[in-house]
Amino acid sequence: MSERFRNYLTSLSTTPLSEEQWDHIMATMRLKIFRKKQYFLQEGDICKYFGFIISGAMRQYRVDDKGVEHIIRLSVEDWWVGDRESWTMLTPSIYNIDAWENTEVLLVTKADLLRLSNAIPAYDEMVRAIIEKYTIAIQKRVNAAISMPAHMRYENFVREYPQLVQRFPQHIIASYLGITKETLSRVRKLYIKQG
Amino acid sequence: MSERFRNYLTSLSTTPLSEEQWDHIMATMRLKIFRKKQYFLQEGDICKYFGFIISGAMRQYRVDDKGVEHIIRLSVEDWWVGDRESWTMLTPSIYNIDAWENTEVLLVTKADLLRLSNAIPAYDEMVRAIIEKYTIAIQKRVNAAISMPAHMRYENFVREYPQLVQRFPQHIIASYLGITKETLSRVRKLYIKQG
DNA sequence: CGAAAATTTGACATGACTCAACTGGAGTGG
DNA sequence: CCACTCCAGTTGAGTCATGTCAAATTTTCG
Repeated sequence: MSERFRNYLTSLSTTPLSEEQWDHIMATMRLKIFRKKQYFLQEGDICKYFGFIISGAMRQYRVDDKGVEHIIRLSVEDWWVGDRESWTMLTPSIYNIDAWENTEVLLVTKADLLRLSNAIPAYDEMVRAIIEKYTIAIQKRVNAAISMPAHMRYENFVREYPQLVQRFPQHIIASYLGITKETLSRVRKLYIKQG
Repeated sequence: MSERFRNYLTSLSTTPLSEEQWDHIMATMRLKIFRKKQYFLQEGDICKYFGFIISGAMRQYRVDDKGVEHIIRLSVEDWWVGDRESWTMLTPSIYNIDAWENTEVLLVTKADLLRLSNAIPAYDEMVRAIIEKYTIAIQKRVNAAISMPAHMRYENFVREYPQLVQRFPQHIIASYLGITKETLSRVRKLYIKQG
């Protein structure tokens, strides 16, 4: 079942991974199951774990003063969850993370992640690769957010993340894009018509 | 003069830095001076260097199909410049980077950066610290972009980056925030009045 | 089937954009 | 030192994209 993580790890590294190393990883990371709507992280908490999703889907969001949720990040299988700011700075998070579906997650603490990175070259490579991919992806998102109108951001999103379109309802995606569900609904009507 | 970089490096690492190590770094990184308006990187080029700014200011931006510039990133002393996507993927960049003022930059190639990271623990720590800080900062920017109206984004910006407010004209900052210069002008009028 | 969640639709309000004109430096050259 | 130009910033009028609110409709799922 954690095979999924093994495949992920080896796909992101060039160094081979021995059986002992893998056992070491499995002895360190803990599998936890989150039921739908269960919190992975709540506003005010410090993010002590990062999690690799084996199955399921989660969302990270902020609630503003008016009580509106703003989706910061969506994650499904083979993605990680956690609040990087809280995790690295050890400060209380301003975000919530919860399970949108029942979700299996492999958890790792910061200390364990450092130990694994030091002990296992493949693991270290993976960690670096994740950060690289993440920074590139988020850079694109900033670009889209500041320079594109709603419909273009949506087309962009569908192109970049077709998996997520299937997985989350429109009002969640609208929030992720920084628009209202009504606007997304209208945008889609045109989008579908014109292909 | 490169003392500035030495201070920066040591401030971001816990490991001490020997004189030989420092000499090694200085022998590897190259100082280049960019005159105002000179390109550091042009759309279509592959980003072969990252640069640490010793003095001056640069901007990274995209030009859309209508010819409008969208500021992706602003950098001054003690910040880095470069397009992470092009740099890591070795793909042609969609961005331009140019000098807003005459700017002194310490350049490093990807290969050299890896060599230095492997050879010098302090350097490696610095590189990791940069990425951490960067991802946290950009995460906040996404949050602002998708969940705040123009005036709040500006207040936010002034709070987070007072140095940049001094350094760049308003139309540049407006573009960075994803609004027009006219809107920023109006927003500021209220902002100044109300404190 | 029934309730809750998601989506769509319409009418209206508003924030932000566009375009154009005007003002006010900052730098440059005669 | 003035005249000139370039660039930045402001302002106003009109438009457009998106948000708000409320209701109707469709889908999902227990």
